[in-house]
Amino acid sequence: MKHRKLEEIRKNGASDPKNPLENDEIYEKIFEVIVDHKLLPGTHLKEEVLCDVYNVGRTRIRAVLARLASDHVIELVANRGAFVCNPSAEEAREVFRARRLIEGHLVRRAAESRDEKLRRALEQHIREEQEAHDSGAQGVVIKRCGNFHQVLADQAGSPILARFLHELIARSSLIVAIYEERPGGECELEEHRKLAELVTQGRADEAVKLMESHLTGIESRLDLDPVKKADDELRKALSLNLG
Amino acid sequence: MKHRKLEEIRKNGASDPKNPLENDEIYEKIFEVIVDHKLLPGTHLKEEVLCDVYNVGRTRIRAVLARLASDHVIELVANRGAFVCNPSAEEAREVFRARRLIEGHLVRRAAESRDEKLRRALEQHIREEQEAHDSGAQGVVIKRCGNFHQVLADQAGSPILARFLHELIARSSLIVAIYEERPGGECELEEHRKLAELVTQGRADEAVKLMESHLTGIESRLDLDPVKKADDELRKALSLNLG
DNA sequence: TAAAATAGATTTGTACACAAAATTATTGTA
DNA sequence: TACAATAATTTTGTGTACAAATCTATTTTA
Repeated sequence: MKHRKLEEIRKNGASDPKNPLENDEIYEKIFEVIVDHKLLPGTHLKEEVLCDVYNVGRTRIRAVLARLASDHVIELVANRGAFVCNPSAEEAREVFRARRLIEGHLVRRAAESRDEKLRRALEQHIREEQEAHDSGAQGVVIKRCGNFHQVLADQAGSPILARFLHELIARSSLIVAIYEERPGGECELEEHRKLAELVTQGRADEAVKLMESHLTGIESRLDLDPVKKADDELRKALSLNLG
Repeated sequence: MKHRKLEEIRKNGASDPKNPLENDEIYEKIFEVIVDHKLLPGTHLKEEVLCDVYNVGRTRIRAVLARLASDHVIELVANRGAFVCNPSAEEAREVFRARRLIEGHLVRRAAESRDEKLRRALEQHIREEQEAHDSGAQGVVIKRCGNFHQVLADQAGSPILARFLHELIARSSLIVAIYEERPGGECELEEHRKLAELVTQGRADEAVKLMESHLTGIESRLDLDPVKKADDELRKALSLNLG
């Protein structure tokens, strides 16, 4: 085993030398690893390591990295390479402001469409979220919860805004990884269930209001005050030192 | 002169062999050529031609094309290459819907900020737009008008939304090129002036309303009904044949 | 003649080699 | 030891060669 540093990437799906992956698949896999908090912000994604893991040349890895950079999930620094993004508190606030705007709009469109396909997609998703919750696997729960917003967006009939949101959700995930104050509370199943209900019943105004407060709730559970965050981290480090 | 097909690209800025351009500059140049309607939608951007024009290897041209594709200004088709996008009427409607949402939000933030820098940027821009208008150069007028929205967005303190809008403005430009019914009327100086006035005076609600109706106005001057558009084109072709 | 098959030219996809830059290790100096 | 200079190593940047796919022209066949 040549590379141990990026073991998480290998675990998530290295490739059979006989059957190399498509660029899209490599993109998806790296995207997922980052969004699932399996790599710390700031981690250097060295091209050669990725080549080794996915059994492709540097040309293709570079194309994938360019795409991840356009999503603002990684940052490309000239002559130094690709690094997992480390969004500032300021950026974090803007991401959530943008999400309130876009998801507020999308949830209204969804609610007003009264589409049967949408209703089934939401019910299906809520069921899965419930199952994940019952099973108790924390990782799966977080993943499913993050998916709820994308499922809703994809059903709202606005592919452009849904794509913008895709980026914002990914960035939110990085933001939560960095600024989370109280782990675990970032996505309430109950709020998602209520949201799905309002949408399927066509109660647009209420759905928009709930979506906005849901997002504000997630944001408010973050530690976006730089001074306070520094204090908290110091406190945490010292108490670890004591115990 | 090896290539005559993409003469517009060469005109817009071929490069001195001694001093090759940066990737960003090549990106900007191609972006501008497309957005300024100097290439018809569907035009095949052959890599070798671009290499020849900008005096760089295929590697760098490919990186630039990937970026343009992520803006949805060109489309990358596997094994066939890069083509100037040809947005459908459906996409066109969604672009304008997204713009109303995002620019409505941005104009409100701008109006509520009461920022001195913003006021000066807008006044400066309106002055330039007026000058371009007085000079009578149609091409320059269209360019300046398109810029107004970006200037306003860049001053609103929401770089993420401003970047989303950058893509939408570029796509709008392609859309206007394809679906324009009455040339020249797509951007009214007077509306921009009024918009700038409302923003600098902090009259947010009125500014939002005007921005939305301004965008709806641009959209309504397009020919987005496929049947009607086909009829119009037939009519036009036949009358050209007569004259 | 029109359609199908084939051959040739063009164009994109990818790996790889080498250059340029940045990082790390080593040596020299006060 | 601490610091600066330099050498060695690593890593990214870019052009290019060749393979694969597509497109175009020519020939064949019904």
